[in-house]
Amino acid sequence: MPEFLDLHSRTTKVLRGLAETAMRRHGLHQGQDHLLAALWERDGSTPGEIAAALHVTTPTVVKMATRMSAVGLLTRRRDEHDSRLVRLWLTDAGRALQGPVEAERRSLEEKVTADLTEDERRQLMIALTKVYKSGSDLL
Amino acid sequence: MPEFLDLHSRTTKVLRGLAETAMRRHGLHQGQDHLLAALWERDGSTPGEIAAALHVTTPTVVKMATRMSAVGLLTRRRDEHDSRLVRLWLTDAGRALQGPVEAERRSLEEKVTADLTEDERRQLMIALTKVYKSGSDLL
DNA sequence: GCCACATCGTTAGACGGCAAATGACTAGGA
DNA sequence: TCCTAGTCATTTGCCGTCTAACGATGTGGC
Repeated sequence: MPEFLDLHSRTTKVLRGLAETAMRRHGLHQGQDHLLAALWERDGSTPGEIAAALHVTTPTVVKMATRMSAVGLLTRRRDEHDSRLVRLWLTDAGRALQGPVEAERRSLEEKVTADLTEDERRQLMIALTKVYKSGSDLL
Repeated sequence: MPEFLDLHSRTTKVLRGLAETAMRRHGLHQGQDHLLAALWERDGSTPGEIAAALHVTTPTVVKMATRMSAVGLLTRRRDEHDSRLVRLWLTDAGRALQGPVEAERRSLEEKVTADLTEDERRQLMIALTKVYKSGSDLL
């Protein structure tokens, strides 16, 4: 199995595990912090908009929204001008997580890149960006 | 959201998508190629051994093995000396995929790293390895 | 020789993710 | 005005992944 794909895949699993336990501390499941981040950025977004922002399909957002609304992180409301649209609105509980969750995420990033020199970190971002671009074009 | 974690996460989604469509060409689902690779390396491995090799939990391997045996890629057989153990054995169909799948995977790696200079590729591997190590220690 | 403990695989249930099918509503053209 | 085509969200069903609970088999100490 090719070097880079293999290493990237292993790294993904590790980061996934770390993010999972970090977010569980705030009562969230993996990925729900991203959905919240979209609403912190623009409260009242539609599932489609959020899906596009998260690079995920709409059904995924719909399912997550259902669960998150069940635990009181957000509410669903139809748009008053266009009834096809649904808008997701943060509850106080959802808003309250912004500070802690963003701090948690920054902390994780720091811990995980702690062993990199400033130069290595820069090179990593450049190279990974190229891979991301190449991959996106192929998709 | 932190730079690196965000970029890595987006890259993961893209690579996942590419691997998915690449493997579907051979009738496989994402990840099943890794399980097969473990058996190509050592046919007759146990679910636990494979799980360790793939950095995945045993139940995950068990489920995948059930599906893959249903489509005739491998068979289950209990170990004759220790009945607690189950060993997974490749069928001809499973063995036949080795060449094509490995080629497919190499091809994907090349396409995705095509824009990197040799130096960038080396730096990427070094930096990502450090991240992987730091992450593993935190887990 | 028997029984408690360790080691495996399996099952159950939850979640994120995807594709395809469905349903509700809007908008635009004849 | 009405009907068709387009746009959304949702549902359904599958896969990979995890944790926790369960069940079966070996092993070692007494």
